[in-house]
Amino acid sequence: MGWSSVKIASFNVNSIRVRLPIVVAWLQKNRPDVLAVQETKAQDGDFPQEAFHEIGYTCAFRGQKTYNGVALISRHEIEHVEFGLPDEPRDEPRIATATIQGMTLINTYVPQGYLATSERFRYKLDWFGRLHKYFCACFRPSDPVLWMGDLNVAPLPIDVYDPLALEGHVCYHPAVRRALAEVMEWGFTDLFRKHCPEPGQYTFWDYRIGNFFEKNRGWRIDHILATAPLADRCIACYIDKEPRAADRPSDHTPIVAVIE
DNA sequence: ATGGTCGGCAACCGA
Repeated sequence: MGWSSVKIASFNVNSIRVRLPIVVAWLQKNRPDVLAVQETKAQDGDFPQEAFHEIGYTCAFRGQKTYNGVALISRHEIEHVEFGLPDEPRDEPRIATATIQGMTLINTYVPQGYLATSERFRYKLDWFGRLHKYFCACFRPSDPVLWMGDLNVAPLPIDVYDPLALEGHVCYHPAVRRALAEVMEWGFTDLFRKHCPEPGQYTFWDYRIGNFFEKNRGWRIDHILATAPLADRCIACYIDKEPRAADRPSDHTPIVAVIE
């Protein structure tokens, strides 16, 4: 594949319009090849693509009113862009697939699930099943594929601030951990865990509890996962907490992977 | 300490 080194990032921005200054400043400082964003909360006509063009990035995005919305922001040409999953038109603002620099990137905003007893949680579990089918039908584990985004699942006890108290939460439920693990068994490696075994490293801190960021009571629910050809070439993966210190931060912060 | 804050959008829903 024709690159020397590629920097890939994922960031749940919780409104691309409100977070635009933070995202633009972060891109200018870090210069990733690709940034995958979730929860843009903007209809396509309202996506601020000119701000990214001005700093040398091109965009592919699909949003809707009020909720959801995904985008790929790239320094390189974005090819073969598709949104949604087969037979699920309502999920177009939750999944973007594209080819960039010879790699397939899949950016997902997985349904949160509300409560474990709700129909929405069943829908979330089924969503992982549909993703699994999609990977089986369209790709091979030997292909260079990155699956990234807000997956709304903390995979392991070390990925939440209090695994005993949070057991059964829709983002840390045995069934949802199993659902993610089953998709990953198709052929994905968790790039962050490959490089950082330490607990207490999170990408999300709930706004609703005032000092949870300061106390580092968070969740690692944003991920960059790669098939073997890319995982073998990944030389670094880290969480950048700096955007949380800016004015009006998102409740999430970026995760970054470097692939040689 | 079983708390409370955002964003979108115009009364509440979703996270």
